[in-house]
Amino acid sequence: MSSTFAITPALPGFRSARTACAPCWLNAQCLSEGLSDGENRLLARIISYRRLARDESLFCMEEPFANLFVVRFGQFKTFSLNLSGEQQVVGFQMTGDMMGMDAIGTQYHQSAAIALEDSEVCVLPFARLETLLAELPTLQRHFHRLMSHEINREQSAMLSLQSMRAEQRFAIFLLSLSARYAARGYSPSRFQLRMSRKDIGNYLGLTVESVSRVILRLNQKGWLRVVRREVEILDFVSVESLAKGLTRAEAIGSCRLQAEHHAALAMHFDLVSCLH
Amino acid sequence: MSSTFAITPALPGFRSARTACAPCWLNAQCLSEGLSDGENRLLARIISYRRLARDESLFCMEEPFANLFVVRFGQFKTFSLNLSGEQQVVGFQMTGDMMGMDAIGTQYHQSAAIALEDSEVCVLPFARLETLLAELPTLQRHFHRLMSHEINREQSAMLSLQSMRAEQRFAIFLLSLSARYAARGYSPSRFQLRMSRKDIGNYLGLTVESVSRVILRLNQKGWLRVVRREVEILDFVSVESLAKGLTRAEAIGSCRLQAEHHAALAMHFDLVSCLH
DNA sequence: CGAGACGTTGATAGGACTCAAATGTGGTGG
DNA sequence: CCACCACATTTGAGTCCTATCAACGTCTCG
Repeated sequence: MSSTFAITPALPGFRSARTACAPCWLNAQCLSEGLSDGENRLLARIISYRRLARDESLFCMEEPFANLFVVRFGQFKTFSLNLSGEQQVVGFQMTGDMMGMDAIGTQYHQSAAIALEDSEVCVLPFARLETLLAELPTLQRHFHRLMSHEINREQSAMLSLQSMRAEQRFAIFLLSLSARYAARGYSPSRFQLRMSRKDIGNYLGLTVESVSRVILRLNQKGWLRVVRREVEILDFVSVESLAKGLTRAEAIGSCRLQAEHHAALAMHFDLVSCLH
Repeated sequence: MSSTFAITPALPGFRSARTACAPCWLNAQCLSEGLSDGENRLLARIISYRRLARDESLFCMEEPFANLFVVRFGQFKTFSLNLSGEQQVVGFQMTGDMMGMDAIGTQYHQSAAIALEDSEVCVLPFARLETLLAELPTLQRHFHRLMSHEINREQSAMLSLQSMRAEQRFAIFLLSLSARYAARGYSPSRFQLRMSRKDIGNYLGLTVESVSRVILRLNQKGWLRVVRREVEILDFVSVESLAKGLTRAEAIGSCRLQAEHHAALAMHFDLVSCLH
């Protein structure tokens, strides 16, 4: 039932084994990154794990805040309620992504998280983590970095979507997923959408019908091959230029000057990696 | 040149004097909230201040990260670049709001900040602040709360805007400003817009023309009186129901039957908890 | 006063939503 | 195994909203 894309252990940033933490494949976002063995053991002491079946809820809105969570495997969607009381998808979390940080301020969860597939998370009791942060400067620095990234994720992705056309929004969404899969050792061009069209639409501010039609158009153009929830990106150049709001001709034109091309690519990946 | 709405010192959450920090009118977001005098002195030791004229830049994109900033008075806009390289307004900061947190992760500013009027900020050297956080648990807790709030700010406001009509977006924006002025002791119904229509449009994902037309319509309905950048909210009920996506009739109707009104309110909050 | 930025107003076209219906899909129980 | 249902997704037709383009008023500042 789950897809079977192979992990590529050769990618940098991956560790094949972990001494203290249970073995897992988290990326550089993992809190234990850069800790000594001793520090790692201290961290491991407060961590536990939890498995969730598909559609199971990890935490609910307004639930008292106790733990932060890091995805070990699987995927989640987080959502809150807008002013009208309707569900608003806030993000999709995959391996290494942290959830629950929006609850630190109020001590109550401001959003809910549901597993999109069978998943497992690290459970980090925040009170104990906070104590540990004061003792381990490396950990503290890493934690602040994580929160900062979370702030950037919202900013860069969400705000700019507003002024964009449906195709452009979807292109950005797809490339973001692609980059995140790539960063985790999966194929950037072939992957599965774990979320429904409805969730995608909700996240992007489009109706289900619009999402469906956008996919149809991009399929017809030959840039994508999307069958049900299987995605294959056939023409990265075109999809990227669409995301940037350029026509394909403009994108090709800008590629002619090598320097500009590399600058553009670097910018793209910098921005994308900020989206996690 | 700056507006002269009177501060209301009677509002709770305000302190009339500060022992260590230079006297200022920050709200509960201020980092020094709840610190003892001794702790406050430690914090004050690393703080300096900086004045900026209107249109002056506080920090630029890609500038190396060194300091966090808290607005003491005045207002700022922060903006980044979207994938197309165009300016994207990320937020408007007023007294007590912190800026620069998005740079912690990468050590380079991901956005730029410009003063919308003559302003002053607290300058917090992050390296020294981080050391202090480990020593002062109260300060640490407060800092994490601040970052968490920043994460929420993006989520709640921005994501839900996407699926909304122009009038609804503007209503939410206006009510958000109103609430923020109120929290700082200013009138919630009369205030000045410190940002241009262009910036508002950029922030809300609308064109200048649309912003102008929305304001015109709300003026004609008698809900607002907006003259240039002076705003007066005349009918809060209507504006709020617009923000919630209800017609005024629906809002009034739901108020008529007390039970129903409370049921509606309760439903809203139940949904929050019921949605798994 | 004049230049330029800012803001408003009008006409038009196109894109996305809405409503409606058909089709595909997975899960359940007989 | 199949019938059946609930749900997800697609497709179509029509309408409304907002972007676009263009022109004009207004304010600011040198």
